[in-house]
Amino acid sequence: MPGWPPRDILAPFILLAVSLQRAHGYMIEDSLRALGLFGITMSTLYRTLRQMEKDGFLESTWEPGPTGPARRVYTITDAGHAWLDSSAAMLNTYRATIDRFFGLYGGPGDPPTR
Amino acid sequence: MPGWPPRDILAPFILLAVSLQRAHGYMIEDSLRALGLFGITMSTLYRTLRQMEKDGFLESTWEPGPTGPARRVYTITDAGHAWLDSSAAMLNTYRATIDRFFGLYGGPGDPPTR
DNA sequence: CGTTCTAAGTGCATCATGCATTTAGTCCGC
DNA sequence: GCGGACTAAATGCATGATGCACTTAGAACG
Repeated sequence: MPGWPPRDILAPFILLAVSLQRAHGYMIEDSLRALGLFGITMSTLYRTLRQMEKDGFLESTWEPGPTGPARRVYTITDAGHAWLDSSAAMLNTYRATIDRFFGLYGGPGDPPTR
Repeated sequence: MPGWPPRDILAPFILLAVSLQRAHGYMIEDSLRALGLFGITMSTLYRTLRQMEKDGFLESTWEPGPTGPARRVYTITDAGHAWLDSSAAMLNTYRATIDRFFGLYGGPGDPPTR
């Protein structure tokens, strides 16, 4: 599927992952996949991380890795936590919208299992 | 919020709306808002509709309105129904991903009310 | 007629993305 | 110590989606 996932939700998921554990790019990618976000290219991920740092939601430091070159390790900031909270509210309304879809949709295709 | 809603979900919602009732652009816009999709510009809506017609998911005919100029009235096709079904499956995995987010998120911000 | 309203469509600039490529450092074998 | 393989991050370029403003076009109505 092209353009998956929708761009709006990448940043919140990154913030969530980093808030749970400071991490560098590759590790964040793993976290995202564990959360169900596939198809994220590294170029998009790196650019999003740099942007979020510019926005003040993340901070980074260079740290040597056990193998290979140094990694840029990201930490969430206070502003990042605040953004994460408002993103959570956004995702919640988002989910409500999808629920409304299934409230009217009567076809096959994995009806909401609750 | 810029770029809301994510582009992937506009088409499914349009298909759902039209599958419930054949409609023209303005009426579809109303349906979308009723479903919780705000911030859709008419230019995006019209272009998406034309694209979906090219893709064979919708058909259109010109019909005179009770007032004003004729409207292009859209109807869903068989291919459209099939697409709607697979879109529903996609939205379902999408919702599951958001649920996974809230499974790890412990902050404030409207925790899932279930 | 010409003004106003409804409905649809378009031009242009901007932004996000994917793909391929680049930079740069580390590790390892020889 | 040197070349190749690998890890990590970043960038160049082309493409595609979007928003905003503007345009087309017919209908209603005085």
